[in-house]
Amino acid sequence: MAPLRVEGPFDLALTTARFRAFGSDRACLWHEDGLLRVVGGREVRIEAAPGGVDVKPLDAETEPVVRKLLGLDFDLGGFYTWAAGHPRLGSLAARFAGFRPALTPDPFEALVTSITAQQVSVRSAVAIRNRLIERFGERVARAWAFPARERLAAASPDELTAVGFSGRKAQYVVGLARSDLDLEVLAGLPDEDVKARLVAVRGLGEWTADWFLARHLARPRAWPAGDLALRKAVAALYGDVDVRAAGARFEPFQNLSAHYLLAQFLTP
DNA sequence: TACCAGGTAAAAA
DNA sequence: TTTTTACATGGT
Repeated sequence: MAPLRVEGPFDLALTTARFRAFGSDRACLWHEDGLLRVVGGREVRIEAAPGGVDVKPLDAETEPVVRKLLGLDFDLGGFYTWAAGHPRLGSLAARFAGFRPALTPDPFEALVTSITAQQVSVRSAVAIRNRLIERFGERVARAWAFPARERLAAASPDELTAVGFSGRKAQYVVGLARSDLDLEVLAGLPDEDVKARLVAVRGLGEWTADWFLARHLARPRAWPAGDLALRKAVAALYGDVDVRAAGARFEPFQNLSAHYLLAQFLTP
């Protein structure tokens, strides 16, 4: 296997914990101490190695996807230096050293995943999403490719309710797939413009838009203030404060701060 | 068995 | 304009 160097501390198991902490994620499958992911129709295996990770196959197509998937482009060193001056967050940073936000490399997958997670528990969302993947995705070796936008655009809402979607969420997903929203252009827009474009689509609210900024576009200042788990984490550390306003406390590392606040839910 | 869970849109007030 | 309600599954 070819090595991919990772700068600074890095803990692969902790970084990928969210792909198994609430049920086994079919599209990011943890198997025999490594992560399996379909990239461009090929199965890619990622496992820990001294100084970074081993990736097979590693080439011009897979490397940028793996970098996104493992959150390798976050400024973790800068975050740790900053966090050292903030007692409560600093202790979280030390406790979860080497943790990076695992990103969703594909924008359509990121949005559909958020729709499945709206309102219901994460475990419910994972169970329903896995059935969606097995019904509409494609299997490559042991891994599964998340369903393509064109495939879900061709589906009927009834086919989605059959795998556990509510009637309304089935409409959201099919409607999004069939919409004229250009998902690739969003990466070139500032945060507020991205949110405005997403929220204009039926089924995508502010919570979904914030997580898209955080976990797909890796925007440093993304802060999903409406997230119930993040609200609980903030309350546990800082008391009964306004969560939206509390985001200013973490400037300019809101995204990393949110992920470290939520990291405590990843370990038993 | 109820009730809650990492929301959203639409109806009602 | 602000507040309430329906939504549907999985876990406890």
